Amino acid sequence: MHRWSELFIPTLREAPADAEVASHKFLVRAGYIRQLAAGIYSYLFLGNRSFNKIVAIVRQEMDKIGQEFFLPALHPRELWEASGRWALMGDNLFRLKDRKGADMCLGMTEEEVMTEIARKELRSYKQLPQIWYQIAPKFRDEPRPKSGLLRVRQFMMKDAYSFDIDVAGLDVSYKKHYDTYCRIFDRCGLKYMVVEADSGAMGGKESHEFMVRTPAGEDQIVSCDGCNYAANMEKATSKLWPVDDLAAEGDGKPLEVHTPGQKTIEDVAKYLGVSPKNKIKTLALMAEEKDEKTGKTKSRGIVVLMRGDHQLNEAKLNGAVAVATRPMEEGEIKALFKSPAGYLGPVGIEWARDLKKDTHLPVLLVDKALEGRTNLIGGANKEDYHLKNLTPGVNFHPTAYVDLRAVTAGEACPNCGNALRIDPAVEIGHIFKLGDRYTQKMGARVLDKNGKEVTPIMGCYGIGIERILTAAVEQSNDENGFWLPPSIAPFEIVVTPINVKDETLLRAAIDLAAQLEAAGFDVILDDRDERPGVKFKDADLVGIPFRINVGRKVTEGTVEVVLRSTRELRDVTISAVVEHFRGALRAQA
RNA sequence: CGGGGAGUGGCUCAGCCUGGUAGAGCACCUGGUUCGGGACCAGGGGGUCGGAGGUUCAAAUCCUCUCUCCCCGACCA
Repeated sequence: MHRWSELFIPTLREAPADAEVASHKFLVRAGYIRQLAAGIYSYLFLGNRSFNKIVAIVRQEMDKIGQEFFLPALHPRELWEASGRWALMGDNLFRLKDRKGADMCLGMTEEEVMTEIARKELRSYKQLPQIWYQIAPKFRDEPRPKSGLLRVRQFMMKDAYSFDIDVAGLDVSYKKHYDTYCRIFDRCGLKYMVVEADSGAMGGKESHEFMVRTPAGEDQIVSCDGCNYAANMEKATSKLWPVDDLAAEGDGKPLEVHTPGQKTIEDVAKYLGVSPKNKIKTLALMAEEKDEKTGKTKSRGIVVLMRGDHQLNEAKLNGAVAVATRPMEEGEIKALFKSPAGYLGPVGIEWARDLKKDTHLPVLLVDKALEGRTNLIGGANKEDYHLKNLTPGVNFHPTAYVDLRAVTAGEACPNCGNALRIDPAVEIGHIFKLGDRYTQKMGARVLDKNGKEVTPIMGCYGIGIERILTAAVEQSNDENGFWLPPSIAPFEIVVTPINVKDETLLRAAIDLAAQLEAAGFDVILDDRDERPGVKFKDADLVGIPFRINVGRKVTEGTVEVVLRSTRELRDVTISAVVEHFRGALRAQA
């Protein structure tokens, strides 16, 4: 039996000064964790117990669809060069040298190691599909660790990798993970949402993120209360109300209008007496890319056109061009547009026809909201002048139409038209159709039914173990502490004798705890010789969902059962306690 | 990497501006009184003031450098 008096549960009356978010404050105060360095934490007794319960749930569910491995965290440089990630990962990869001076790194994920095994061992379609997973530490040299366990440099991750003979197989493996993740997060008692996610520059096709809403979250998710639409900001869209285009003026060809000193969208729209919706917003950006061979930096103009009243979503842009961009400098603007900022437009410049080809030409990306619009007003590339009668595809030729618009709260849901909301959220899981990126590069090949060599198709699937804990704490706390779902709480029930010097009370409490333990509950006995107030405060703080007060009423055969989440208090006869908890725990506090 | 803030006993912080015996509350130890929501009284232990250098008769305090931590931003397959 776990006796509080013998355990190390260093609770703190005050939160450490450097803790900001609720989960950080409470996990430290409750004695779950202690910080070792920025983004590096030790798990103490309670923290580790909760952690192990989460891991056990993840393992149980994953074992139904896959096989657990345990892979090294220390990897040789060659492996990461084979996948191309040695260069790609930059400073986020922890790098070190061994005594011989050979470069090594600490794994951020294990695609390379898993693919290496697949490459060496898998020969035939008969061996597929495979789902391999592990639960192991991961390392990322984050530029800015923050928010306690939310963004750390060492963390535990369940990472799984699937290998299939073809895309149809991948779809099956992906679906298995999707369903498994739902089961895992359900069992962990989290209120989560599944959102469509951006697959980024990694060439994947489909991707979902599992998110938990919390003010501490770093991601923004767009969702609809009217239907089940939910998406990451990078992927979210909304329904636009139709806009009336302006009538063509004059002969319908681009028409120069004098707009002296009118530089902003607002100014020009007001000056010309039109809505910003009929204006083109021209954003001049620069993409800079290092040539891996020559080491030289190549830059290329990226010009983005948005509807006048719309904002650019940079994540969408990054996804579209697959390189980092920055605003153009004054000289660069002059060089391309031959005009000062404020009067920029797409007309009269030769744009690349294709993003990949024509790399010597600047790129013109036009937001989808402008596709099909006519007679817009944009800059004339001439100081104090704008152009009327601009129609995309007629007066200028976009390199591509892309969805680049940032959705804002209150816009209409693309599915049902309800108002969309935007909330901060924490990502607790991410599933990803990888394709053949790794298997191709690293030379994994199997023979198919026809004896033809094919490249296996991969999926990768991650769950952040500490983020489950963090999200659970964020989700359920008040000024006194937090309460965890019974499935992941370090203990389900704390039995609190009001006065341990009273032999009757103590004995009754011990008996009750033993009974509950025998019935399979995870119980801690708070047998400390402390005043009741101290024990109550601690019990409220440390995340245990139920408390049983053993007080004077034991002489009448009853104890008090307290539900931490609501503070609801109920007298229960001792003989009925076990039965009571069977029901209560089934109802998942 | 840019901007901001902070390092003083285990924790939260005061003292620094204006240099002169290192403080408070909580926690801890001993004794006593208490005992259903972080008790009270008495006594006690514990700090190279992040580090290095400098100015000064004298530095937690002033100056220079440096390390660490936190926050905002950039970044985050």
